[in-house]
Amino acid sequence: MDKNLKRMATMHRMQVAGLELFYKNGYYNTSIDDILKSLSLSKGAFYYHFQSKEDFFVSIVQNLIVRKVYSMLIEPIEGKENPFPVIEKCFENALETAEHNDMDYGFILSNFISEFNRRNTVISNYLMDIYKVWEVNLITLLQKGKSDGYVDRHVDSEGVATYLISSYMGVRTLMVQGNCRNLRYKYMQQLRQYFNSLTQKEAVQ
Amino acid sequence: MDKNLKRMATMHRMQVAGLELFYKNGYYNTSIDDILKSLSLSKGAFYYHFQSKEDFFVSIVQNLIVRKVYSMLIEPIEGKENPFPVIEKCFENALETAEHNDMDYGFILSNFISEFNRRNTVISNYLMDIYKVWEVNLITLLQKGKSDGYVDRHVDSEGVATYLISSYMGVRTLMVQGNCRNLRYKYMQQLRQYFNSLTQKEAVQ
DNA sequence: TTTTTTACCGACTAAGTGGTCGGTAAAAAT
DNA sequence: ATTTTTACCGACCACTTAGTCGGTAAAAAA
Repeated sequence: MDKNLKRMATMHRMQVAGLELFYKNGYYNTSIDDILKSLSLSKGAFYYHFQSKEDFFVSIVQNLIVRKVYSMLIEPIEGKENPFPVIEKCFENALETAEHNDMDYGFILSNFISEFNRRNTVISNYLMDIYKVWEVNLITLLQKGKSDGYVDRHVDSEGVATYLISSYMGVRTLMVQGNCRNLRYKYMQQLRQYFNSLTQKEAVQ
Repeated sequence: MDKNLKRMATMHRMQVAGLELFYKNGYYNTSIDDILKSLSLSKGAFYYHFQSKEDFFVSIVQNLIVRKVYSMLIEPIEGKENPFPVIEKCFENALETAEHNDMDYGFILSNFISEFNRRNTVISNYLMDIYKVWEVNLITLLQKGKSDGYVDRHVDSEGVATYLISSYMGVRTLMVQGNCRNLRYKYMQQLRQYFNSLTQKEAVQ
């Protein structure tokens, strides 16, 4: 097991550097040499650890991108009570993180979904899997919110999840152009407006 | 002027073929040779008409992409009366067109905004210009809707425009994976829900 | 101690890449 | 009738790309 440590460490370094450059420049616009140069490693090292550029990217999706989306968008809402304030806080926090990160090139998941769409189905499927987990989590939270009386009974949980994910992906795409603070503010205000229309109205006593 | 006809015709053929391939495979993943091969033209012809790959793409943005977005998303709402049904019909129509087009690779504008973000500022700016025109048009329509009594006076037109564009971009990104019909249905339902919460409520008589 | 495995080096290959340039046939201008 | 311009051809160039392969020093196993 000890021998695996070095192996894992090098692979991890490559994956981190790889994700950074792929995210920044796009997959097709980033060469393996670019990544290796940034690490002062050689072609030999790369092809010792990974079979191909595609195999390398898949490992990045499964190790790094999954975790990023999980920790930012899935875990913060998992098993919580009242869906709307939880989602609101989660999105607000995610947008604020993006805003203060000058290395932000858009929502990593939607960027790569766009880039690989119909160009590489293997990678596309791995990415769509992450999206589906996110969607299921949102739906579950909303359903629970319905039975707990937070969400209006007539609300279509799947529809709301779709609408939430759509708007989040879209606003993250718009945020790349700058003016993030203003975009986030306007987005969050409309999100609250939307949520308000979905909230279970208490009987006036 | 007659001499220009041939020139324009060839340039236009190149632009149309170029847009098709750039949209399908991405800009960085499409070579000029790919485009030329599809037209049985030579390098000489290309560099006779265009200065560079970038110059070529800019001409595509200004000639073809602008017009696509205009005819699909801007003209249908320009100067109309009641904003909500107009926008609703416009989005529904745009999503249905995408759905029935098996050559759909996502919303052309957001795809390219993502691809060129921080990689090519010249092209990014041309793309953002189109986005801004769309945004301004939506805002104008909403403002007019307020003074005409269709839109609640407390509504933030800019915020609504941002939220609308975000959600549209996002849902178009999601639609690439298939299951478009269902996505469109769910999206439109939530859009109506959202619009409903922004509608001027008539005083109960 | 000897052998084998691990983790890496870097030269190399074949297939592209964007872009250049000398040439040319047909049309237009003179 | 001659000259010039237009619109295109395709060989070529310097460079980049993903991927291969023979080698090797150090560590681990025998």
